[in-house]
Amino acid sequence: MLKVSKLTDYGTMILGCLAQTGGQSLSAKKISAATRLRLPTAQKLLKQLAAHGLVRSERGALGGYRLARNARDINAVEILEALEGPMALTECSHAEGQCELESFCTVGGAWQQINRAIRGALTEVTLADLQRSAPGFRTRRLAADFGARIGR
Amino acid sequence: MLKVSKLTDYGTMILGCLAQTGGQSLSAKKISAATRLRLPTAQKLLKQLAAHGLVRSERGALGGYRLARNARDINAVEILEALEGPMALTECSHAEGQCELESFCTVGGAWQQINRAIRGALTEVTLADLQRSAPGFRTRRLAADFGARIGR
DNA sequence: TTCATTCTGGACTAGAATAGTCCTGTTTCA
DNA sequence: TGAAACAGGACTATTCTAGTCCAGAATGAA
Repeated sequence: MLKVSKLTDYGTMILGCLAQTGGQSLSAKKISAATRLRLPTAQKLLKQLAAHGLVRSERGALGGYRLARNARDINAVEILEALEGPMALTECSHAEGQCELESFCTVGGAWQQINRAIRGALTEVTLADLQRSAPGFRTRRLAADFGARIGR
Repeated sequence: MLKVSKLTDYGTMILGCLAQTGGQSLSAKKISAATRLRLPTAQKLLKQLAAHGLVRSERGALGGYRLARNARDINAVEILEALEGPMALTECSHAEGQCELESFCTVGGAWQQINRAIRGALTEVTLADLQRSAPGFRTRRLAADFGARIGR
């Protein structure tokens, strides 16, 4: 529940990989090798990320992918929405008037509020933050950052 | 993405319905009528909610369901976990050492942190809060409550 | 020019998960 | 004793997810 798909997780790994190149371009093949994702899977995700403007692609023999922006300027919501589509806790929570149960539902509004709150929190987490809590460096840094943001 | 299933949404509607009875017992049939959910669906959800201790059931001709606790003492995480199982953003984020990609993954730790933060926020939302933002009364109340909690 | 390399855009399949239904049995009350 | 209601489980159809594949276009090097 409340979960992101495997592919989204993988996509984040790919972005993490690109964030480490210092702006250098990497081919899908190399990204696949670095992340241990199978090539077709990595290709599929890279295409999606490129279509949503998170990575820039270059064709041709020396082509490849690189981050479209600095890792600090890419946030978790953008990543999630690029890989999974618009973010909404429930089908009803992104638009009103589309659910046949709406007039009998006493909790719809609440999902929308919760959705907004979670979205707000995720907007403030950047790809750079995600990078920082890599294994071997799984400190409490992000926990602390995050905790401060939600006030605990 | 980051979404709860339809059944969870329905389950919340059912809890909302029970929260309005003032402790009175309601049969699955009546709950089905009140929420406009089909009877088998409502029954299925009620059984699940009872199994997780969120509602109490009474058998027999005058049997039915009622909330096991006050609406203020039931929070969003309990509801989500009763209806969807343990909460984890990614497969890796509830346990370490189970993902074959873990040693190459540079973002796993972050999901766990984000997961914890979202969970923390949801723990503080009660069924009573959910009720309060019912349609016709979709005020900014929950938004305000929630906003204060995440510090914005 | 030609060829190898790489991205583009799309279709496709197998498997898993979800939503929804149904059935048989047990409990309780009138 | 019979009706009303919950308990526990199986089952099916549909939808979603993960993963693969292919034909085409762009680019750089030989």
